[in-house]
Amino acid sequence: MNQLTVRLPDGSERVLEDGATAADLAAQIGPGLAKAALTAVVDGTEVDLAASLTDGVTVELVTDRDERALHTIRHSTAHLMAQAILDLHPGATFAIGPPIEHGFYYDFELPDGKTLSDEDLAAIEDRMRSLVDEDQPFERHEISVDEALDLFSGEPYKVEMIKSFAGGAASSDDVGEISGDVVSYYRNSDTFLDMCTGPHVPTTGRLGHFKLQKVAGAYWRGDEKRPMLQRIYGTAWLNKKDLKAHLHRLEEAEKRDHRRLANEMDLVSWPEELGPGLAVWHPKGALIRTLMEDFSRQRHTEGGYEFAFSPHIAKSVLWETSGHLDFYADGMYPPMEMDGATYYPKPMNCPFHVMIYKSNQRSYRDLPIKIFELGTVYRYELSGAVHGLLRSRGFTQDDSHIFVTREDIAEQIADLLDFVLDMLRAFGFDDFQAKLSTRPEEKSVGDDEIWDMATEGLRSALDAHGLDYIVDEGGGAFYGPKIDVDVKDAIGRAWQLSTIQLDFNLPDRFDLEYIGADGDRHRPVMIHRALMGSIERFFGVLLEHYAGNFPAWLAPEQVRVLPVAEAHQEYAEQVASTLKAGGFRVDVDPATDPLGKRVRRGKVDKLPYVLVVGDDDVAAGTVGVNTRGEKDVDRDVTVEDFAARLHDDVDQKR
RNA sequence: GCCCGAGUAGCUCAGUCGGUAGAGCAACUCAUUCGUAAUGAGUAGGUCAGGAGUUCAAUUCUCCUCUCGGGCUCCA
Repeated sequence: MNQLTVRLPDGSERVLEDGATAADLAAQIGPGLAKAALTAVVDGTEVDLAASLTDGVTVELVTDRDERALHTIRHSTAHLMAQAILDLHPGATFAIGPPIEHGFYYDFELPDGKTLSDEDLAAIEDRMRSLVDEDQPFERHEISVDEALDLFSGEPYKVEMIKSFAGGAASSDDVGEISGDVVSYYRNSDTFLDMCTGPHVPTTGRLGHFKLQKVAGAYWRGDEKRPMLQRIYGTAWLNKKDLKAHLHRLEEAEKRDHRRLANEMDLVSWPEELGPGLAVWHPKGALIRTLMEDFSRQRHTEGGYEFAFSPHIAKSVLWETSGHLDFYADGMYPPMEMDGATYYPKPMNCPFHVMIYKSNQRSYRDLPIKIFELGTVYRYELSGAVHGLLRSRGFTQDDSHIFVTREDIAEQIADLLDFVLDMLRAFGFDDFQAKLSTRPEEKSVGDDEIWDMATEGLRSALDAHGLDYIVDEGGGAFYGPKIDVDVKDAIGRAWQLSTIQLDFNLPDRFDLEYIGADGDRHRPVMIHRALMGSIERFFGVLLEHYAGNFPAWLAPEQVRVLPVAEAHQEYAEQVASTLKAGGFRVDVDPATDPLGKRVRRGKVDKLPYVLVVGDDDVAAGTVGVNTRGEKDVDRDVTVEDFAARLHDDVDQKR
């Protein structure tokens, strides 16, 4: 009998019988590994354990303790769910069911337009568990396109996939199961099979640490003109502990939901009477926002910006010239007729800043001109897209337009990137991920030279800052390349906040010019940029980032003084007014409630500091300091020392 | 906008297989004056999102509208 030799990752070799599979290899190495193995990586490609090995390959076995198995587990669990759905709802037809971050989903359609609700999830999950108990094998088969069309004739979405991608006519990224004229599928039982590229775990018995999460709608192929399919999302993990930890993280994230915290902390509300996506800022929220905006203004003053204001509406001619009515009309609020003219609420501030530029003849000596405005804009967001402060219909941008010569683009961008990162760091973010979006392949405006100059300017600024970035080739707008900056928050979620966007279009549309050193007229370039982006959204992100525990410089109430008993009320007020005189935000919580209750209230209210004052303190001129997040009380601290500490916190933006 | 779900006191929620509602917290009153995460007693608070229908009777069943949530799509 012939034999074959395979190499293991540690360099050792194993001799197997001809036709042996990865599972055979695992068994030969040891029973423990045979039990733990889920898939194999053969010469860098992940395959089923049942795949036959050939002479000379390098094989690595992926076990159920290997993070790399997650992808396969999730993918197989998606199949498991599809089988359960088909069992419970015969006649269901399936589209795609890929693994995603933390889990998987599957899109499908039930016969007669039947729909599922969250209550159906439990039944599907139960059915999945019994399929796990049945320990069905995932059997791989490969057939021709014609055979596949026949096999899947009852599955219109599968047929469409086979037809549109057969022969590798188009990108086959999402349908790896079809390569050339071979289609692979997996069979689990007499009744269930699914077109799929694999690999899968050996049997359904290897699955189990999953939970179905929600049922949702999803357009077929993500196209809103195509049918709306049903989608079930689930999560799946290597073991019970990981699953539990993930569910716990979700709960924690829910606890810091900015809409919940905004309500609990009395910061912002969304009265029904205003309409979707429109918020009112309560005094405490407004105080925090004012502090944020003041800080922004201060930074912009230091950064050499000039401030501007502009109205909330303007005549249609402005939006015709800017091109917004051509390109962005769907996102704009509807027009108002007045005095024979048509007015639109502004979706962006740029045309107004252009008007300021145009109000004078500009010389190259004037450039760059940096106009800054906290400008409130209105955008018609689809009702289903509105989401608290993170996606609203009225919001304020920390918006600036920099008018610059094309020669100065690179220098300005380098400056800007400094400015952006400094600002984000001040708000407690230090994990950044940037994205450089380059010229789109289709139509775009501007000559090659300026695109190259601008794109290189952006790229070199990113390099100079050592900023981690990805390049989105062709992802730029038709009017210029851009940099977007994502930040990671305290629980690892990424938020896109800042954007630096070049524009070769608006200066043309508005016929902007400056007189160069050569005495000729030249076209400036515009840079649009927002650091926080939308103040509302930024506030929402901050609220979630800090879980409501705003650092002292932003906390609406920085200190609360608690007299132990009524006898200490006067001293408490003295301490409070001393601190107030030092510019701090301080309140006194009188001794009408027991001390323990007031301490608790102070903690629940997320105050940076709660001071307790009693007999000892009155005598010595001290306070007892409770610091947020610390269990121990710092007794006998003089008022001066405490004030210095708080001052330091505010200074350091802690 | 599309799919699914939800809307009960200021907040978090219970409840009614159709007979117009209840708890905890918060608020208010009284007592308690206390050195570190909930003192006790009491009072008040609801057109059960809005409208229509079925019914002797609707918060409950049906339909429509509004708002919110989770997705999809969108975010020149």
